[in-house]
Amino acid sequence: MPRPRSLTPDRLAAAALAVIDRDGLAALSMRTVARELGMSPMGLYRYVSDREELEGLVVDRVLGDLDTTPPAADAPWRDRIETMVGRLRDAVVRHPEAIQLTLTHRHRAPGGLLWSETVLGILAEAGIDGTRRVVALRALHGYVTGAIRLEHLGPLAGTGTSAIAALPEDRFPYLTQTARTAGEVGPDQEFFGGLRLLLRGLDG
Amino acid sequence: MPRPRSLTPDRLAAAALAVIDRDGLAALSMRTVARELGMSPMGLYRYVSDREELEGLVVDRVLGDLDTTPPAADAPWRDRIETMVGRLRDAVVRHPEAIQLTLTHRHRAPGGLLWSETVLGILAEAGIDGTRRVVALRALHGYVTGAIRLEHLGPLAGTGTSAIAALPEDRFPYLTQTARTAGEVGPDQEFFGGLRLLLRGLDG
DNA sequence: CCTCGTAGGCGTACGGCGTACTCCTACTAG
DNA sequence: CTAGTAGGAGTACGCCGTACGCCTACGAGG
Repeated sequence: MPRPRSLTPDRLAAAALAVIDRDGLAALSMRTVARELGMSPMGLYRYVSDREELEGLVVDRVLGDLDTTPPAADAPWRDRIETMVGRLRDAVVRHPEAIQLTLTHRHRAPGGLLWSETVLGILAEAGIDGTRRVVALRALHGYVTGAIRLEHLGPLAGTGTSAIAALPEDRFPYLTQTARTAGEVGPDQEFFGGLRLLLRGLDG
Repeated sequence: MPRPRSLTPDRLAAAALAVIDRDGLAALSMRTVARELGMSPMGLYRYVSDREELEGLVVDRVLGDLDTTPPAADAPWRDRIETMVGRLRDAVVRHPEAIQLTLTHRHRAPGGLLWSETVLGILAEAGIDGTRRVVALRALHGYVTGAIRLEHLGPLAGTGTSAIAALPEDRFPYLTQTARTAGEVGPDQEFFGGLRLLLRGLDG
């Protein structure tokens, strides 16, 4: 009966993501997305009820190309978890300007839920059950999101390291020394190094 | 020569924090803080150059009552780290509405730096050096900030758990089951349980 | 074929935001 | 006493999210 809808939620998400990728997260607004689509600002409200909902669509899209199929079962379970974590990190980092959005809305996106489901399966196969599994999943979530945030929005990314290196050495001997050493450690080594600490602790 | 300043940065931070604690983070604006202080909106700009700088002052204040003195040296080093992490968590959570602010600006506040310094000292005493220490500190940062965020802003806080429990059980068998088990795990058990996984992995 | 209900699309408007700029006032160090 | 600075108020601009109302194009029911 009605006039057909001229936009899909996915096209809307694509437009929003284009704005973010091009002009940064701060540039995201109902108005800029509407401009991107060549329609009037208020037009968006027929597809989302809210800016929040639009953000949700963006996250759906970012996590849409997150591979959540279980990795080859013959690999050790810790390697499989690393694979899953690496996939998540890759998908998130592929849109650096959207990281904040992705991490805060991750739990509402289908992709994020499927990811958790797969990880829980691996943990189960590793013999981790009950409350131990709950704690393990949450610890992984906490570490992964925290570490990604740290890597891309935190103090050691960009200007932060030099600021720390400039601290008074007598009051912050360890911190200044550590900042110097930090230069030798690449992002991947740091990220997966920390993850392996956590995975090692999951044993026994 | 000049007329004396009528405000201290700390009073400004206190006013901003009062607004946040009372009306939530979304209510924080130059205008509301000015109202809180009974002055005109533009008056604030003689004390801060920026909203960002005001947020920094707030974080300074929140982390101001964070105890960064090294814990009693006779305790095992892992317990001492737990103490430090617990103190940070307590200080951050004392102003729940400001958590987002506190965690994102933590690295610029003196309290946050002192905390890192103390933690690095403990790690050093535990014989952890060089790149291993860098990785350890970053992993701790990542986990702690991620876990606090998860606990207070994430999916399992508030409405999230029930949303997960309502997922189709055939597509998310592990997730729905885990959500049920999650009810039995208290926040502290979860937080420190995850932390202990990490600390256990730091050995050897 | 006509008509009617719905979705599309546009424009206007409101209250809030951060902040640039201007003007006058009150104070105090010389 | 005077000069110079900080305090304080006001106005203004260009953003923001979004409530609301109007006309238009379409396609299914009569």
